[in-house]
Amino acid sequence: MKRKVTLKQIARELDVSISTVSKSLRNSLEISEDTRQKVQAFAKLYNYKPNNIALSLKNKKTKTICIIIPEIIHHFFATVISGVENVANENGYNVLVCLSDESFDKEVINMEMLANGSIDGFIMSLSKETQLKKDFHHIVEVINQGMPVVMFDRITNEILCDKVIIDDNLAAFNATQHLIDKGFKKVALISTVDYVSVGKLRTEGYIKALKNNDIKVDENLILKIEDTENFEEAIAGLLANNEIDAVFAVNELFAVTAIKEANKIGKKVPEDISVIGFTDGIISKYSSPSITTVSQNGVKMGGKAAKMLIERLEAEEEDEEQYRTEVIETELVERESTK
Amino acid sequence: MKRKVTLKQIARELDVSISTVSKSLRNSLEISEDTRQKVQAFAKLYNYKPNNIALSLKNKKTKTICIIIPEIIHHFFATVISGVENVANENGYNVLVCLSDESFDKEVINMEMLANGSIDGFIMSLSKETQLKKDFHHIVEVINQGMPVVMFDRITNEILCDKVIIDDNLAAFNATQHLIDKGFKKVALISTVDYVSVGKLRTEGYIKALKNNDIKVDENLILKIEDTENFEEAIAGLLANNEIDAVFAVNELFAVTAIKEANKIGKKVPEDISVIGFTDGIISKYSSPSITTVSQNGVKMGGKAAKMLIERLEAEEEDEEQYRTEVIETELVERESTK
DNA sequence: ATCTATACCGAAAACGTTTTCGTGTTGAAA
DNA sequence: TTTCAACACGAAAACGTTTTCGGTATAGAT
Repeated sequence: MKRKVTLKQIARELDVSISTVSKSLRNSLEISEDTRQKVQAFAKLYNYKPNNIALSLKNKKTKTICIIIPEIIHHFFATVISGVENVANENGYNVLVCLSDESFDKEVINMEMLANGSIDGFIMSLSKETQLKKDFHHIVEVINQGMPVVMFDRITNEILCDKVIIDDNLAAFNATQHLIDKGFKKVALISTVDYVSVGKLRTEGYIKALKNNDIKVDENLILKIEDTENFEEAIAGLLANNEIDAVFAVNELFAVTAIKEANKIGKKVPEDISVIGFTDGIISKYSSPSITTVSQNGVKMGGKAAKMLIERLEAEEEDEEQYRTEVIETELVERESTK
Repeated sequence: MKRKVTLKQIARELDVSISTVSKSLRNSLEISEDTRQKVQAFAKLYNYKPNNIALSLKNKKTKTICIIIPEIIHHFFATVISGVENVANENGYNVLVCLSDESFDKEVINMEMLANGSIDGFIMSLSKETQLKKDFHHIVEVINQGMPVVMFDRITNEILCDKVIIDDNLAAFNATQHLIDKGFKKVALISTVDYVSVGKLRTEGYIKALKNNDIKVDENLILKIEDTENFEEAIAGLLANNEIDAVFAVNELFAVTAIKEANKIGKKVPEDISVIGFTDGIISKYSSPSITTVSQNGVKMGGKAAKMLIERLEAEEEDEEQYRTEVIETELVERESTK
């Protein structure tokens, strides 16, 4: 086992100074052709690679960005990571992934641990608990230290920074309108509790669409599912106790569960009930029937976030307070669950 | 915006030496109660946190491990990351995620980039291209430098290191046997090409089960799908051109596609054809009918891999050549697609 | 008054780089 | 012969830590 070779070792071996070795490898003009060749040959032979940590310390940048997400097993977040990775790698950055597990404490710990020189900037989507507590001091602190943060999807307006979102309100509006256009009058909504920012916005879009078409908002048709709740039972209850001809669900899981529970009580999708979901993931694509969804391009979102972060990192002057919010367009993908 | 405070700044401010500050913060007995209090108070006030990069350079360890996977959007790999994260965090490690995108070159670049001090060790699953080329020089080099590597799932026997796998052969055998036990004689196999290690092993298990039950292996019933191929067409062809009463697919995607294509030609699952998949992901769980699968616990696998890696990192002596291969048990989860 | 032990603190090295500045040698021009 | 520029290289600082070693003052003991 041969340990990594350093400048110092090369210098000793060739009987020159460390500076000479360093300059030779960087093709400095100060060094004679002769020694330069000699050093480079030696370095290649011993497979010299500069130590990244030493470089990071010297340059005060690590070429590493961190993405903090609530859960990696959600397909949407996985696609976001994928997008971040692509752009980061293209620009010579590595990606550290941290999972908050929807926990405020974990989010705080992760940020505090990494804000001490380990990384150059954050990309993050808030945990549910953080959204519930509305406590963002950890994020403010990091930003105040001069470390850029880009938030995506689950954001808050209480923090000033770059953001990447979709227009949740509009997307929900369009999805609901699409159902109304097909002639459905009794459109149910399966959503999350309101403190989850996207859940709230999508609910608002749904309501706006109904009102726009002079349809009375029936609270019985609006199901807000708690995290702790047995969502299958809740959805079964919604479908059993109400006359419903269409369902708009704010995520894939709720949509596919609605189809399953509908089947159980003898209602067919799309013959008896039409279903639209949110987030274009694998469930929607491969379930039978496949599910019409509002597609939310995670790869594009992650890519955009990474681009914004890196641009800020590499901007010469810190153009403070020029924070931007990018809106990624959504699209309704029609499949078999609506007709 | 207040920049991070360093030992040097505190020292200058309090008119003591850097050493005194450092020792005070680490509660050294060499320092008087008095100055210790003073320094600690000052440090707390200015929210001093030691710079991780400087520590990494000094200690020659980064407390960061890297996981290299082919694709993050595969649910199985996402669960593995989740498992790695859990164990890593518990032990004070961070996780860098790299995607090889099934490309040999990307795998090589990632490893070479990070093997220069950025991380303490690797956890990895081989890309398809690497398995095809059988070129593992990059991994060998890293190991020779004294950096531990743990391979999981897609491994190779040509490398000596710690490994975490499932018994693909046995799992496939059991799944096939399960179908045979139910009385099915014409069991088809939908697999990947042989250079993907798990595809090959699962195919072998399938064949072993058939032979064990004196069922002739019919090559027409074995479909090996190329990466470039249109797998939907291929599966449709398999189902249309053969009399088949059961299907064993080596992944979720193939299983759910088999069900879809069967439906298209008027065959019902499970009434006319039973289907067993591999990898217990969300597709299997939420498709209709839900799919009986060989469950492969990614979280457990990732956790085990992280544990092995960290143990090796923190072992005092380098107990070389004591490499272990851990086998994670699988389990057949019966759902609606078999009867 | 001298010695010694102890308590307290600072200088410096080390981790591996890059870069600025200084210095010695050579050759040519004056 | 002297002077100066060009060339080639080395010393040292800097990034932010931790730790070893040495030093000084003060206290107590003889």
